[in-house]
Amino acid sequence: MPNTALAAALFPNSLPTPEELEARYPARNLPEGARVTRFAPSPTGFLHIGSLYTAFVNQLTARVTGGVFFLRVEDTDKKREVEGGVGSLLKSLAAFGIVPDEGQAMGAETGAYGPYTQSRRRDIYQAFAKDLLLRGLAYPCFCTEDELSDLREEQEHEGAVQKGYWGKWARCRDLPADEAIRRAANGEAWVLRLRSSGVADKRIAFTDEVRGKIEMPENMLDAVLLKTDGVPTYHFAHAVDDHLMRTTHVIRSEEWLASVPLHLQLFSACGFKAPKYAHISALMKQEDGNKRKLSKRKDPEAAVSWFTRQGYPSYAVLEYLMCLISSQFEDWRRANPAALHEAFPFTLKKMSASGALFDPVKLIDVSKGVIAPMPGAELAARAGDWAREFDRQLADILAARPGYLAQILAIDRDGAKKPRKDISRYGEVREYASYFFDELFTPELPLPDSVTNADAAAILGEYDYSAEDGKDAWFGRIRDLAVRLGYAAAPREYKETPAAFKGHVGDVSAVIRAAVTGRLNTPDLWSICRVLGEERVRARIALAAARLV
RNA sequence: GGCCCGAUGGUCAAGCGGUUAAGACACCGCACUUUCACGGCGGUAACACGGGUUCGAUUCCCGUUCGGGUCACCA
Repeated sequence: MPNTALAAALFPNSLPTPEELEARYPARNLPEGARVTRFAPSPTGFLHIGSLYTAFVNQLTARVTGGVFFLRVEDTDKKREVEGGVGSLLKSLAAFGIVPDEGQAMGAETGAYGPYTQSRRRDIYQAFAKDLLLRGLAYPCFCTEDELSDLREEQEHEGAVQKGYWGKWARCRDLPADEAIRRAANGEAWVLRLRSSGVADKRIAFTDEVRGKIEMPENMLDAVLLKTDGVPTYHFAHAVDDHLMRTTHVIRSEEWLASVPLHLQLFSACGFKAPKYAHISALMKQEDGNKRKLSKRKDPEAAVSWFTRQGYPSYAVLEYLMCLISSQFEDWRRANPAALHEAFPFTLKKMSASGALFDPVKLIDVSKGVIAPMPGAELAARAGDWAREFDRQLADILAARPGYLAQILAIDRDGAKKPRKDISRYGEVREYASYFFDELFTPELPLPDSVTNADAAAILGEYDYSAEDGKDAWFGRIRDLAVRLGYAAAPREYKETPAAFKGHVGDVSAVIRAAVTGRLNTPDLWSICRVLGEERVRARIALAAARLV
């Protein structure tokens, strides 16, 4: 048996047998309908928003069905690996609520189907590779990079229908075993290739969970299974790992769709039952009227860390992703404001097969909806945490007055039937609250059109703020002042006979508002003044009045 | 270029043989309001094109166009 000698030469180390591995990783004992899914990132340390989306859908699928969601680190390409990549990836994922049931957790690994890091599964891949070789379904290839690129060029000239390593182009396919043994012994580098069973003009059909039935030509290529360093390619590792880890549903990005014929062939060659596939469309970005994939290089918002830095609550990003996952989500959310994502009646089939544009404007709206119901203290705590990481100056200012920001943010929020919905990210809090802090306050004095400088001076000169006043008394005082100065006591009155008045109360309170806050638009002024304190309110009014003369 | 996927308002999208073609975001307007924001009401705006099939196509089929993906010892 020439294959036996070849296999022994190529894989001299002792390896487990496929049977042993099958026994070591038995079928999972899960209830009917439970799905096993996974997220399999490369440890580049960079978490793409699209990857988060994919991970989220995987997790959701498992949770909704009472299955298992695990994480597997695909570190078969050392060139891409980044120091500390796994750790930062796990951290980002956790921050966004992606917490695998199995696999890498911070510093440890859980689950009975490990190891969950591909670089530690070498023997497992080799075992199946050797088995394939033994059964004549794989062969060593000694072609060098140069030879391969020559081949490509040749095919270019010949106008070959199908490019790549196959058929007559696959020079090492029928290398005699003794020659292969000799060359390997000589130290020639080799890769292990699949001896593809694909037949020209034959097609393969499968059902994609989101796209439905798909038909494609069979895979003809003798794909590389093991690289020269003995490490598997993605394709081979996918087949071995997802079989052994008993993945039921492979949910991944659209870009993998084209390699399904290869993957199916691999599963079949190895004698594995193929999983179900779901290819979800990539998140796109609008540019020059065209859609294109969010690019790690060109688009800062492709990185999940960008949203964190901007101060979007991670939960808001998830909520937005849910909107993309299902158009019914928003209605469901309105009906179930506090329900967990996994309670949503989610199915892969209802996902859109076309690529969605990532809409930052919509995210803002969703995020406002997430922040609005937070009590002032909670929002203040979160904004404070954010500031400590991304706005040190603000953090220091906040630290000097513990509890102050909570009071500020409680205005129009705590106990309000319609809490303010004007903050979309923690990064906006600084601007939102700036006039409450003397170090951030800019004493500008914008005036409504209907108010002249002289009138403004009169208003500020005569206005007397007292912290003792309840809201009604406080406003009554402003109303009286308005009437005294020739302004209508109510907007309605003014609208009916505009000629009789200079303006209405609103104009008068606008002047006070401007003096106290430096802006024309703010939350409830009475509340603001109470938080500011009588001393500062009076000082600001005096300061503004002085500027007018 | 081969293969594959996709196409409903500006965006996300329901609908999948007969509908006044939902809803959300954005935008505009109205009312409310001491400002703003929220909430409420109303409005502008869509089935890519051409052929079939059918009594009838946004829905089914075929082409076209456009967009996307893929053709590595990267994943």
